[in-house]
Amino acid sequence: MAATMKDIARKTGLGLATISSYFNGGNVREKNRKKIEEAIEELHYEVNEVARGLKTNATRTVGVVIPELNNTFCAEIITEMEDILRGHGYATIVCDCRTNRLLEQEAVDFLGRKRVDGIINMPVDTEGRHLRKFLKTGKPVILIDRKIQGASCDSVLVNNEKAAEDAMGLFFRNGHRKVGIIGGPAEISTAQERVCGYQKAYEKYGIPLADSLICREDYTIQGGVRGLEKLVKDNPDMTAVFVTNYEMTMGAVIGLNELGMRVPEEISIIGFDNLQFARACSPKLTIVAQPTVEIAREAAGIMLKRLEEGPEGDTSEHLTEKLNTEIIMGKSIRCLCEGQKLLKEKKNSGAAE
Amino acid sequence: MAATMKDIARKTGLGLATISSYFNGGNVREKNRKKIEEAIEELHYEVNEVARGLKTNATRTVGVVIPELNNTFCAEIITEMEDILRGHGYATIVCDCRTNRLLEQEAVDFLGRKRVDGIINMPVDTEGRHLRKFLKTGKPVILIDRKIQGASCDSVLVNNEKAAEDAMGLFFRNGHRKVGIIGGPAEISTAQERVCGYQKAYEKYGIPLADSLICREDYTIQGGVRGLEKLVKDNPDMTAVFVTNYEMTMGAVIGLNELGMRVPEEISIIGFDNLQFARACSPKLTIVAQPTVEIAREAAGIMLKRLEEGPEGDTSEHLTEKLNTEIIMGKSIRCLCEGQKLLKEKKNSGAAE
DNA sequence: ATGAAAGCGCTAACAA
DNA sequence: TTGTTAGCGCTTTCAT
Repeated sequence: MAATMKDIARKTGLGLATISSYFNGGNVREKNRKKIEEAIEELHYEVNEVARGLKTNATRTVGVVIPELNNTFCAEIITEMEDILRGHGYATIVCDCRTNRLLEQEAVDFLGRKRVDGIINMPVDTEGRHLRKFLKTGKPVILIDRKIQGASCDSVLVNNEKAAEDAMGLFFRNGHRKVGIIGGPAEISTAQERVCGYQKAYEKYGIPLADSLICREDYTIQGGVRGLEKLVKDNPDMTAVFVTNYEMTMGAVIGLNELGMRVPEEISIIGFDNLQFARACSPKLTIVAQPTVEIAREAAGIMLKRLEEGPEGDTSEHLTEKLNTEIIMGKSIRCLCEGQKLLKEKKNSGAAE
Repeated sequence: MAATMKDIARKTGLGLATISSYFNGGNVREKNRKKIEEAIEELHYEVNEVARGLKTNATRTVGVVIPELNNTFCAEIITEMEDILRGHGYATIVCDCRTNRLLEQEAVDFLGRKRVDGIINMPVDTEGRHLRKFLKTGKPVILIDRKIQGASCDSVLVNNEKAAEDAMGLFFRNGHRKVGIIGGPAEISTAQERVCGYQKAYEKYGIPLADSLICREDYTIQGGVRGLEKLVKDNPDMTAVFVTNYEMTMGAVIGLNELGMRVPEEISIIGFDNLQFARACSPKLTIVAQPTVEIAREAAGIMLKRLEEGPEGDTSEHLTEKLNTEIIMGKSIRCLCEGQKLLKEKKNSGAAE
């Protein structure tokens, strides 16, 4: 069996309280501090966090519930969060709910039973029912990527509307007028916002928008393939397509390959997420990149803050961070403008063709 | 505060032991069972696993230490393992050590302090020093993907040598003779085995192998780019290249794009892992696919078995599973054979062109 | 600064 | 079958 504080107490002749105090930053006489440290060394003592957790009613563990670990966007965020949390002594229990509301509910309940100190969640259930019970414990919940109306928790989101508007602006400035979109599921907030930004951009530029250019899929690779095929079939005059998440971007690229369509000669494309995949495409894809590292840092930071302030901090308002995306230029957008304008674009962005 | 067993005891008028017995599958009189269940319902009682853990010296938590979460191969495995473990009541604490020995050591120690019941590890330190201390506790460690000589733990590996031999056989049968390899770091067992299989295939087919065709990189995307550029530069007569992990495969594809080389006309390629990426490439990549789901299931299964049998089971030998890979045919291999043979190949595999 | 002692919520040995 | 009790390893009053 591992050594306990009792063993140290016996070995040093000190009381339990002194040892405990030593481990919790209390004042211990220099002489005793040395004795304790020797005993620790000798007995290979390590604090038992389980026992400590029972006493302090805290496990120094946070739960993370996401729709799909096997998804670069999620994986990138988790890697970074886990790193930060571990650096502060918190373990991260990851639960992948496979984009399934039921499993998400189970995962949250599971984490509740495991007595995690808080939960970071990229929600599948957009009503947030799965969180109700956990929230009653007064422990913090941080939502990432997708918002839940009226949920009493902090959120770290992305400015999706602007992201879509920016992407569309880029197409329009390159002379495109018939731009299709492969949007996500209507119930997911990010999908709503991205489609909304797409529509707003059309309005802003005063360009008429045909319904057939809007296609909604399910954020999966297969969805991307289907969406692309449908858009191409229904819109012979379409010159470009905007794909609104990574999986569907990959799907669209697969679809393009399988249809044998040349990018950007026959069709231009702006994808979403995963710079490395974009680089691996030929020609290199222009994409909307989300600030995954920042999302992770914000979420972890807020979590640590909430954990630190304890249940009292609750009186304060709940935070909602909104981070910006960035367009990474590739060569997947054809410029349909006359020579004059082409030169101008080139000077500005350096890669828009 | 949450309800405790004491509350239930008070409410039902029963003793603590009876309640505990109820939760641990003991025999409880039907009448009392009902009373307990009512009380649970009313008080929203849930077993406190922290307290239970303190008593039983088990946290029902397993740690997973991997080099990089943001890596499809790892992510796929973890998703599946986590799912299985959670189904059995075990939480999974994931630690990403960013391919860094020091961080790996810290992660294992961290998990030790968190008192996890076992560790599943895809090791970075190939000597296994980081596991020594944890192993002393008698708790199980399952190694995945990479072996450690002389480590006293179970391993779930892949038959990498055969994987490489198979891939090379495919090239050779298609008439290739100058096939380069982008291998991984010499200290990682999978990299050794893959390069070894590559060399054995050359021997088996009696084809001379030039040193310049072997190139070792670091399993990263950039490594793949570098490796490809180097091979192409040093071997003007090379007709094909075998890339030995996913990141480097992506890198090689990037390199090919950036050099403007056409696949398979100018160069043939077999990559590794990630079917979806392979599909997204144009032309579709032929790849060696590892059985990620099976690896996960084996590892989780062995872990559950070890956890169940407790420290006594140790007398038995340590298991070493070795799983097989599979070649997924794409269109990235050019056939250099005469008409006769070409037809034959086509009939056999259906896609080797 | 240090020690004694109570108790966090549970399990398990023992007695009834 | 059920109740009583000790104790898992720690933190935290409260004295000293």
